[in-house]
Amino acid sequence: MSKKPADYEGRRKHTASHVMSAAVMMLWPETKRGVGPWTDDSFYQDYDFGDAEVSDKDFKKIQKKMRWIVNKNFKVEKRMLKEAEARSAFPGDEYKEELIDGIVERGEDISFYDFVDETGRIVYTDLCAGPHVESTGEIGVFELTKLAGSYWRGDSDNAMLTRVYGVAFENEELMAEYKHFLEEAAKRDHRKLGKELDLFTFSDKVGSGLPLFTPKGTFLRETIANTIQDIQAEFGYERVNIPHICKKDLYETSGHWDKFKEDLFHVKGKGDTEFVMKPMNCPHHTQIYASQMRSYRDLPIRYSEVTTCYRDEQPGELLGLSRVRSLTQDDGHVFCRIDQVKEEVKNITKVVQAFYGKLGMYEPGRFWVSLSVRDPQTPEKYLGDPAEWDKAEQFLKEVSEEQGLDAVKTEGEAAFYGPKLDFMFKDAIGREWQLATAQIDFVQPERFGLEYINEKGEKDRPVMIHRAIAGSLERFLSVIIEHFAGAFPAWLSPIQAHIIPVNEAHEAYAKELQQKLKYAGARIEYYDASDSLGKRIRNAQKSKVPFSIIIGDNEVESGNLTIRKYGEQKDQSVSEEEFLELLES
RNA sequence: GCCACCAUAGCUCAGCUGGUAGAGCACACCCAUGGUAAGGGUGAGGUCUUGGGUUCAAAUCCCAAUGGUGGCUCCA
Repeated sequence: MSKKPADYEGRRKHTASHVMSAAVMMLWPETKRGVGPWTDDSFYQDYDFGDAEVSDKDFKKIQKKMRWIVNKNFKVEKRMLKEAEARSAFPGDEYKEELIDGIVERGEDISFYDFVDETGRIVYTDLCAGPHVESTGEIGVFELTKLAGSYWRGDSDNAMLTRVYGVAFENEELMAEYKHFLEEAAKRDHRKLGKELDLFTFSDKVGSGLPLFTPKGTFLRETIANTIQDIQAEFGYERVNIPHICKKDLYETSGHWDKFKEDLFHVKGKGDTEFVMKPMNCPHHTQIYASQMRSYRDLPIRYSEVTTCYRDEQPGELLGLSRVRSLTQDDGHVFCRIDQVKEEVKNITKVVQAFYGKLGMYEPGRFWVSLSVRDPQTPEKYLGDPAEWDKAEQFLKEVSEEQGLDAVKTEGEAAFYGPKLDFMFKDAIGREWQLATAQIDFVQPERFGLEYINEKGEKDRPVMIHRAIAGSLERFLSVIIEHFAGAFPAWLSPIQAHIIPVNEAHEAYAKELQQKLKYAGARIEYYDASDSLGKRIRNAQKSKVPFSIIIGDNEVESGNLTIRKYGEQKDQSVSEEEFLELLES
């Protein structure tokens, strides 16, 4: 038995994509092939099918052909070609031309990978850097999963190719495991849970990407916002309030108009003045800062506000609560001197740690931090003084080190106005979302002519720091719904317990108890005796509410509460005081 | 915005190649008074997303719009 190379998994998937391409080329010989790499759990290949119409209905056909190729167990062999030979292999194929141009430009060798049958005949070939496994029989259990459009070379100005995705596993067990994972992830999907738990809804009449929050969803939003406000209170943030529309002049000054005017909702009043719905809050906040002459003694000035912004995202980009057109930011802006930046950013990371810690999400593996800096290749994309950028990037790096954030330097991810520390969290199916962020901004203070009087009596320019802890409440909710799979901790749960009387004889006592607990601050729902006890226990569990309280003869007599925690099969008996304490957890 | 797919009752879905709709859950009412994960019965609910077209006839076929899903592009 030959030893498997370290990159065997990748090779196997890569060969699987060649097998798929071979099948496709046999079925639709006019097809042109784009690129076809492998990813964590899948492989894909881009195709230009020309006039042929291929959809996921053709998957069965392709898979059948693939199985034939796998069963034939063709040898996979590498062949080196000269440029002219390689070019002549794909007459009239502009994609291969371009790929070969690139290889030649980089001075690399051109290799082909062939499928060869037992007589030595080449049955399929493609330009490819490899590597591959030794034969087509090795690709294992495979399945085509989805079909999507994708732009040639990832550029939306280019032609749209058809990308076919598939998965390939060494054996049936691993395939079953993978499918199980997908099922589990689907159960956590915040769109599904949002409907089941009655947290939010959408209406065709209101419009796409515009979520409507139910009482329970609103409770979650407000609890999150209030928790953040409480945590950051010690760091000196003051709340402000701004209107949701403004003249377009504001964004012309900020520089956002040119860049984003297509993505704004435009509002028409009686007069000629053009208004827009605010897509962000920082320009408004600068005007509060600018309303007075500031002294260096006043700095830092810290404003915070939980407020909704509106962005006309492209319909294809919308996704449940993760990507919406009305998003509520827990926004904050700090105006300070450059030498105060480090301390302020550090305080922001402390709030992030406290808040996510309270949710149990501040744990290794649950998130990572990006130190988002300039792309050295394209310095022209960034505004402001490079020396100040250097300083700011250095501050962020130091904060990351001192706070043990282990930030990963990500070049090209900085905003055009300054570097950032971004906190990235994963949703149920592994998609990453930026939630918390601390962004340094040199540009807007400049554009808005913000100033303060320094200790020498001269005018000086403050630095602005944008910060968000939850990011957008909508996106944040999508992540925590999936994180908790809808079973929120008691302190965050819109309903903390159901009171379930065993039968109608216990209803009066149960209602009285509900009132008593409500006065004590608990969020309790009464579940009357019209359904059978078993059914009510079942429904209470299904609702993912943290506790069920069962009230029958025993409880009326003893005065204790029989409670069952969500997800547990056994009950426990507690006093009212003990129960109220449990609700804080 | 681009590519593919999808849209039937409040929810989850069935309805084969055209002959004007069905289940379960939820809901209402009645019976059952039940000590721990679905007690029983009855009933009400749908211009089959919308607008065009083909046809004697459209939930079903075609076109468009709207909305959704999976990607691509974008994301202050």
